[in-house]
Amino acid sequence: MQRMHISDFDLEKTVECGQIFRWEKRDGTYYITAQNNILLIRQHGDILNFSAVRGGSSFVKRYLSLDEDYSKIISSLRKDGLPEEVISSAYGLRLIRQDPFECLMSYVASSASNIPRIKRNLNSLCRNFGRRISLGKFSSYSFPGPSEIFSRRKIENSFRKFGFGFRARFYPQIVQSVMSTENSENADEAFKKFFSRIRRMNYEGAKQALTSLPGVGSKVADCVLAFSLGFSEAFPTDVWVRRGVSILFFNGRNISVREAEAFGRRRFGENAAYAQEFIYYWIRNRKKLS
DNA sequence: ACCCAGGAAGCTC
DNA sequence: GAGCTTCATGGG
Repeated sequence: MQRMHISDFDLEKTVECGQIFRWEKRDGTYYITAQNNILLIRQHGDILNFSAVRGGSSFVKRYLSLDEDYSKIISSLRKDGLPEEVISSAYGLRLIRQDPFECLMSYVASSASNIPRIKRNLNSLCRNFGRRISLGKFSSYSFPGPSEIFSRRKIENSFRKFGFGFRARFYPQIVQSVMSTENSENADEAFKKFFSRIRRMNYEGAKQALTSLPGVGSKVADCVLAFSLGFSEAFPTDVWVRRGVSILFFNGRNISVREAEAFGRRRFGENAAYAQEFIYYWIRNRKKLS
């Protein structure tokens, strides 16, 4: 078990706010499976105790965005008019830096679904196509890479068995599209090239590239951009964030998702992704808190 | 029985 | 663009 001093960080909020889906909490300790890694971690005040299959403290710092200047982000959000009630409720929440492929697969599954079901779907996918990995007594399944999923036949049928429903058809279409645009017969190489190309684009180009994929619209694209590709100016807007923006900034007026997204991006600029996570956390927990 | 769930796509207007 | 329906499936 390793040890790290941290400040301005809340592990519970960060893990449980819905950015990631593959985690469990046992006796106050979180077991997070990310790609082919397992991170065991718990927090006592400003101390983090953790252990990981691969990567030590450098992995944890990067994965949990502990290398960012939090007070700078907070003061910027405050200056841009994010209400104090929202800031204090979500304070300590940080963006998790996910693997782009895992993030894309996960959020394609999220459309018109709910978090418990998304978790079940992804766990089913990993149990069947991933590899068994373990850390001490805890064992889990890796998130399968592109070729571990797409070198099989009847991909759509498999995803239906895993409970993805109507979203199942998007998966074979996505790999076909990526392999075609990257001009590669190898799924691993195709996705690698695809994401590294997107990383070098500006926000508009990157979003265009992602939304050209089947099953990837504005919301899913923004999640992948914000949670895995470092585009902090993305403002992923779902029904919850739309509701939150409406209450906080439009006096409860019924605004569209598109309107709320444009507002969030204009208002919060390069910290839009943090603003979005704070608003999401606030709106989903405000009954609990008050 | 009905509605909604971290939406997207394919329509019509 | 905005407004509608459909797409599986599970839970309230």
